[in-house]
Amino acid sequence: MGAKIQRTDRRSDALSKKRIVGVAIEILDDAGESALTFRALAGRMATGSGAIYWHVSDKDELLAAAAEEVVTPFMIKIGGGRPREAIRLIALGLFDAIDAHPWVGTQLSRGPGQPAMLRIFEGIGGRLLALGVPERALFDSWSALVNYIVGVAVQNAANARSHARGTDRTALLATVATQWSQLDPCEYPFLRQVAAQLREHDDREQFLAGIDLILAGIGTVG
Amino acid sequence: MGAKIQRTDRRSDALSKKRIVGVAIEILDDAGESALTFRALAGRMATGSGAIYWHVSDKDELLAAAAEEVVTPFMIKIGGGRPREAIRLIALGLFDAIDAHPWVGTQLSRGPGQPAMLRIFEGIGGRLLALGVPERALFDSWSALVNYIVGVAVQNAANARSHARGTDRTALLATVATQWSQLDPCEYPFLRQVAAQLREHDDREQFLAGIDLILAGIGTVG
DNA sequence: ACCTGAACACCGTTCAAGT
DNA sequence: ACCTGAACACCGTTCAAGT
Repeated sequence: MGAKIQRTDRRSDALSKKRIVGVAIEILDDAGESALTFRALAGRMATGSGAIYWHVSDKDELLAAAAEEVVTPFMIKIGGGRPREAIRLIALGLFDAIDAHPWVGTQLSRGPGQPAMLRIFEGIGGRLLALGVPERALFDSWSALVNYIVGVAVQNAANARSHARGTDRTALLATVATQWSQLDPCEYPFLRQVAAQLREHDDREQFLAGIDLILAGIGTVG
Repeated sequence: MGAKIQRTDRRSDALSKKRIVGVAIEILDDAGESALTFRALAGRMATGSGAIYWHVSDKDELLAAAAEEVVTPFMIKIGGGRPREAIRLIALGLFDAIDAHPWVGTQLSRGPGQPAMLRIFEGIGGRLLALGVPERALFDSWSALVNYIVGVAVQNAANARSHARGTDRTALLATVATQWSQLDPCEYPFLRQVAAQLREHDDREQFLAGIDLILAGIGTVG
């Protein structure tokens, strides 16, 4: 402060990266990834499509910022409780965020430079340190957990995206389960067999079961 | 045979879904995902862009078929050895396939209906059965493994895509490691700390380490 | 049955021109 | 400094017209 000028927007409808990202999230949530267009964005903000480029350099930057906006809040909320519990909270936070905003999954799968990704990486890593995982097992353990968590998140998002919006996870599972139960029994005996379990299970709980499985594996090393 | 007419292409340059998918893979490998255009495809095949639609209904179908073409061969080759070893072979097969064709990663992350995905799901599931994993642990174990394997595959592909083609995994790791080592030490202490290990490690070996970790976790249940 | 290629309805991005 | 909106160089997809 002092030398630096604090520039707040004088008009409430002034353009800013913050507002643009906010409206982008609205469009993504309302109408899906394909609906996010610079023209649509400009239309909703009552401005020209080129104006957006003054505040945002790229569509990539816009999407990365939108994803970070969704991921950051729940990562901050987690705090410093028991590390095992914190890991589960991070995982569930991401799970729920992607449930509400499937497009975040696409974004996460676009590279490791994503700021949203870095926050998750760091969050898990710090908790494994706190958990007392021995030095030699730390890197492999971290990598396995992070890959699992992000992997499930991305696949869940893909599931959600591949069906019409509005259908919830339960209805969606039923669809996939039906598909699997109709597969060729010679080529796909296993998938046919588990189709029934797929229909009954709860995605969220099973996601946690996977994390516990990996933590159990980590435990065998420590 | 008999009633059914065996229709082979009379001219060697006749259009067919098989040839179209082949050329699509060529383009994807040579020049990346953004280069695969119906116009580029038509250009290389010396035909009109609309002609392709006679054999392929969609760009989605084209990409799914291309991914399946890459995944199927190594899944077939694996055969019925020791199940633990077979699981590793499936995982490594996918790893190497995506190393050679990063665009397969994008495709895999596009939904669970992908035929390429189904083959992997089935392959892992069958081996867990053969491994004697108890009924009650089977579904969670399968889901954790599959999610991990596909998750790593997709993220690896994203890594490869986010940098120029030609740079190999080792050079790429160095880039990411450098980025991480320059992160804000207050916000990202863990990532800064593991940046050095990231530079040294071998992606492939560590991928296997993750699988072993999950298998170890599965072992604690059985 | 299969192929042609112009046409349609879009994109992201740029940039001279305005305020 | 910030915004406008036409223009550019593309897309995927369709479809009348050809063979």
